[in-house]
Amino acid sequence: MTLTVLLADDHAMLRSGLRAIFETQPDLHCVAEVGDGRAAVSEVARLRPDVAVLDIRMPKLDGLGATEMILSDPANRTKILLLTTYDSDEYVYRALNAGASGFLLKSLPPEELISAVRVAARGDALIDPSVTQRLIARFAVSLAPPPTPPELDLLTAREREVLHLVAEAFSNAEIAARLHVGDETVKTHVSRVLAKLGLRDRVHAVAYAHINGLMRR
Amino acid sequence: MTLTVLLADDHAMLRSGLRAIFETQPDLHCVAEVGDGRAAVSEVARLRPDVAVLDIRMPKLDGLGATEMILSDPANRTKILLLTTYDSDEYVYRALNAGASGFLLKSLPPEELISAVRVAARGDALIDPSVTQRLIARFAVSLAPPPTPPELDLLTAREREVLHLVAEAFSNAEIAARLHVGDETVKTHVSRVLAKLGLRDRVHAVAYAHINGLMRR
DNA sequence: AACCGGGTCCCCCGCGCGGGGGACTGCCGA
DNA sequence: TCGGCAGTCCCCCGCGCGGGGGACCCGGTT
Repeated sequence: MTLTVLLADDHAMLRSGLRAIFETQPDLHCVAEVGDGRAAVSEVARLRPDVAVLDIRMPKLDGLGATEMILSDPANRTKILLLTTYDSDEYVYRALNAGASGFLLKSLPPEELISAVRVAARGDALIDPSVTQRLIARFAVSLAPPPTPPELDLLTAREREVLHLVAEAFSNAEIAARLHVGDETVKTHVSRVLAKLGLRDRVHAVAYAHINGLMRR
Repeated sequence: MTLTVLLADDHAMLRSGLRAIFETQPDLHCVAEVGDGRAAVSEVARLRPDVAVLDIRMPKLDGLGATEMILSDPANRTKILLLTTYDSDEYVYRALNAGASGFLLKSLPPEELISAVRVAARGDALIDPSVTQRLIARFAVSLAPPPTPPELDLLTAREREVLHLVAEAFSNAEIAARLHVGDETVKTHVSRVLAKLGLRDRVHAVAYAHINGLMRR
């Protein structure tokens, strides 16, 4: 089964280079070349290629905008590969948010570009390795940011439990009902939590819990 | 320049399969094979290979644990590629957090595995495309999570300002001082905010603001 | 045996908070 | 011109909250 590809770049020279690369593969077929983003959007809608390879920088509408337009139409099944000369975090995140299947540097070896087209066509996504590393780094911090404050293990299990409920904005009475204890007991726990964490009142406790990521888990 | 590789998997058969794949490349050299995670950690420390290919499931210490131990020692420059039979989100995120350079399925074609080793050795990271796609999806939501509640634009600019300060756990008096207005004014603003957002008290307001991501920005 | 920490319950007191009213200014659009 | 809205300030009232005490039980350590 052959794969149809659309090329979008404002430099005719680069387009023919890409076409030459793809034409070395019997199963890859360039069905269109366009020179700007708006043409890319309309030609994709008309020809519905398997994969569209878009330069980021293009006249009228850049690759990112074209990607967003193409993928916002659910009728389009075309996968998007974005090409850029220099990578930039901003570009990557916007591209990924829009749902692009790949984000590649023009320095990528031809055989890897071909492989990227096949990967994208079968529905998987692919990012240039040098970009992936930064993506991972940023993803990792956004996943495991909260360096649990040390004073937090001064709290007993029960106190942590109460703190969690306080941070969900429950009143002392509500917490008491939820834990099946008297509300005087809850007041004691809350007071101890505030003292141990050096917080003024439950409002500070709520902010503290959320800021330190206690509510994610 | 040749690249040294360490293989860790509890199945000798799979190890020899991997070794055979790498030995087809003149510049790749398997310097060690081990059958469990602890051996992997010590051999990596001793031989300092360019790349270590670790199975996730191994006796004594799994690939994830071994990765964490290896990468927590800054003296190790070895890059880690993790292998698994079935992918699991949990594994991926833990692997990425530990700093692994790759997360690959055993179904990966040999030539892509070889390419992965080269990519890892030159300091880049690489994830199996099918995994990448989910990574992107999750990353995208973690970047653009706060679907700003509609009732929020009932608030005037001043009220949003006050809400932000409330969410930072400032008292009415503190907010008044900060905004150079009387505290009666602040009380009015707070009351309006609570009414418009349907919140009971400032404690709910704090939780609301944090949960809806108003504090990130 | 004595001790201590965690969990539970109780009383009193002061205060910040939030709701209920009302009122004045300035600005913008009908 | 007049209304409405946002922003500011004011008073009173009730209540939840947090600090200050104290008390009991239980389990584990000394």
